Amino acid sequence: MDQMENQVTDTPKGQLSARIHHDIEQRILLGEWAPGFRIPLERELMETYGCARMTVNKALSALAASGLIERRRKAGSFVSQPLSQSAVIEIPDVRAEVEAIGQVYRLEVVSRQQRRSTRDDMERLNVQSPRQVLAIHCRHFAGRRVHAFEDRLIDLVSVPEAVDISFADEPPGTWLRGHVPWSEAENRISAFNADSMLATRLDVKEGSACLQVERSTWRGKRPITAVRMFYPGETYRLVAHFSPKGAMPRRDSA
Amino acid sequence: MDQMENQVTDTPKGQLSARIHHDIEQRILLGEWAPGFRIPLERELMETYGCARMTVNKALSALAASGLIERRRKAGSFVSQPLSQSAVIEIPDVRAEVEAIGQVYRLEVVSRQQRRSTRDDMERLNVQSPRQVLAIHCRHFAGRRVHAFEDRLIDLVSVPEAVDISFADEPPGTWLRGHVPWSEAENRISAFNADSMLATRLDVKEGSACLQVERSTWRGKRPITAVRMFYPGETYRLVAHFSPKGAMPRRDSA
DNA sequence: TGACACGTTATGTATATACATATTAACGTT
DNA sequence: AACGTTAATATGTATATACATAACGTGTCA
Repeated sequence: MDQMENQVTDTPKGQLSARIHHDIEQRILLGEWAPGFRIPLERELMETYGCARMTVNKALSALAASGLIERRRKAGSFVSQPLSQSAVIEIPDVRAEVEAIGQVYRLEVVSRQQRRSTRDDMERLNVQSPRQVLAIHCRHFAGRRVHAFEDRLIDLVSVPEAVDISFADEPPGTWLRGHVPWSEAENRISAFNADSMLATRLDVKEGSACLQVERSTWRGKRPITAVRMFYPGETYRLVAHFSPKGAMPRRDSA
Repeated sequence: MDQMENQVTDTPKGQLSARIHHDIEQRILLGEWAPGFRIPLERELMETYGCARMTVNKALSALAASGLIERRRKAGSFVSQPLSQSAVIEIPDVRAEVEAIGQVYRLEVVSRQQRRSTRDDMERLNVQSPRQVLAIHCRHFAGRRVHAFEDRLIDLVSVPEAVDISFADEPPGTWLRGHVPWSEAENRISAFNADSMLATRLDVKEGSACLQVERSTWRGKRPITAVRMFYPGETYRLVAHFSPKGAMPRRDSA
């Protein structure tokens, strides 16, 4: 039996389950199997590849977990209807980011203040009750240019160890990443014109376009930190790349 | 033997494999098991949960596929060292986006031109050889305000059907999503000050901050489309949310 | 004609088993 | 002591089997 010949692309060597996964993924991504298309039943695939049902099942389960297909009992497996676009953005460490473009990194702590949370702080951390927080303003330099201005709040209830850290050597983000686990983060990206204060801090002309990345991080239900990173518009580009092949985002902290 | 009692959080009901997966994920995300920590061996987990090794293996394999843990033969399974931050950004359909904020959507095609690709076009599509392309400029309205200005190129070699589409009713992105599958996309997000031309098109003051989202899409190695979306800085916010629980990005087109 | 029980189907999950493979540790020879 | 061989170990993959579960269709009985 030579059902093997109706393969879409060259099937790579490797384990059978991975090959089935890859074959189906390719068929879907290259459009041969459009959204809504009913994928061959486990039985059929099992005969096509000459393997046990569990092997097919493993491949299909993985595809379902990745959202590429949907499975319904009795009905079969169907190629998912894409609902909204998505992409994975990589947000590297500031220092690594600067050094990646061949510049010398330098950190300048503008201010560091421990205080009882203000109304604004509480809103940024998305909490109701007042608490001790650490507010840090710092500038990240790439060579002699200001690469970014950081305005960070750390919840000292969740991260009491932060009280003893000066952040003179290590950026808050890097320190947090190494010391505090997190489970959820939310990012908001927007553009706006620099006001006089920000213009001074970023060393750009007043009114020039800036990119602002706001990020809030939680561990479970407890807020960890809320940060606003300001980048001069010409300097910074956020690259989001989506490659469906194993594109599961890696977790990270801070 | 009551190893069950040292559970971190309440383990939800559900299938065993899913429960093991969830337990371990929680332990990692909540920091009990730090990066580098060696996860109990399959054998041990198998005894802890009183199940077969395959059941444990399925859970661990899934965690490894999602990047949360790494597995090495003989050595065991380890909590991954997070390398860079990542997040999943959802880029909804423009129309849906406008209607989501309770506004009436309207599309205005400013220009629609079929032409042989210019040097600039080829660079945007990232191709070497000249070809027929469709260049579309259009404005997306939210009520009476300009929500976004779109500057799109479509590769007519990859998408010949596009020749017959006027895009008077349906935005190019929406049409492409429904008709053309894709396998890879790259997004670049940046901020800049509107020049006079863009200011006119977006109906904002010259010099005001704009957010630009550039996106290129491929099917396999063939380019599909390259688009530049310009948003008034005050209007648009790109929300990226990362929830490690089943956060695998869904694929989509255009 | 309608309600309901029942069988069929396809997936969902778990098991015991088997063998492959990568890696480390132990051992023995030179 | 240095080196290579071998055994033990833990994961990787596949299989056959079993039973659960959801959904659909059908047939029976009122």
